[in-house]
Amino acid sequence: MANQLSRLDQIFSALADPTRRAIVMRLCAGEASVGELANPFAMALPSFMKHIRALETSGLVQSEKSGRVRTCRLSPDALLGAEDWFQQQRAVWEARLDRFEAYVMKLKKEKERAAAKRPSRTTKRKGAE
Amino acid sequence: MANQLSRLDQIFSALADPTRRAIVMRLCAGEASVGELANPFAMALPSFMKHIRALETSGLVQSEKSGRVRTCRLSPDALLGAEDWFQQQRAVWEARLDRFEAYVMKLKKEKERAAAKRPSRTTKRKGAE
DNA sequence: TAATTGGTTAGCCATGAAGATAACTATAAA
DNA sequence: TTTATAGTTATCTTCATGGCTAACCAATTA
Repeated sequence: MANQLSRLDQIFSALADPTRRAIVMRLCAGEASVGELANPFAMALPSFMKHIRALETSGLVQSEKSGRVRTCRLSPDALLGAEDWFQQQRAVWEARLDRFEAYVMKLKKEKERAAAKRPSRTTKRKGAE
Repeated sequence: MANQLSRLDQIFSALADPTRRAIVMRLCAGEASVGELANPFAMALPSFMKHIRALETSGLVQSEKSGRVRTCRLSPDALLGAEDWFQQQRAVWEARLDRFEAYVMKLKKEKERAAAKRPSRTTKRKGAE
């Protein structure tokens, strides 16, 4: 019955929030407790914890509690999933550009060939502007 | 008064939706009309148009209308912003790993120096493999 | 043992996002 | 000139999100 979000959905929507991006950025520099993480933000703890939870269910962040303090760290291969997606898109995109370039080249060659056969036409386009 | 979302917010939340990601993927392969784009989706047109709008205000997609058909294309440097963000995070992350490795190396050296002063201990350590 | 600290649970509210339908506009085709 | 196509606008419903407070553990510290 649950909505079964895909991993990418969760990662991207986790990163869509500036607070959560800031947390990720902070955690890139090393692990930290919830309290430390929450400190810079003018936000009630329970609200803040929701962000942590969102990051955790997206798989970007892991945490573990020892005593009464919960320590958070970035999941090692966390950002890879999203980064891969970009690279795949870029691959398709660049393949298309290559094909487009090839196409343009072909057009150009055809034009040149045509020009060789009808030099008068190519040298001067009639009064069109 | 408006909420003034950052560009990254918009890009990531645009990409957080599977429909919109599919649109982006499709557009990587070349431009298309709204109708063509909407075709594969079982969704009313007005709903679909909202997705196009979201992609457009995020800057990922551009479109222009000629006659009665609106043609959409991926903005050339669209995905770059987001990709950059990942790369910056990775840079910080990797710097930290380097520092961590340096730290481990330092510990190791200190241990070795200590071992040199108390050789009896080191020999034992060897056997402990 | 009492007080503090660090998080957690539960529940409330306002806003926004994702979908739908219905009715409309403007261009193209018959 | 009618009809069909391709979007657009307006409005409604539902559900998710992001924030809050209040009350509640469970470890530390005094």
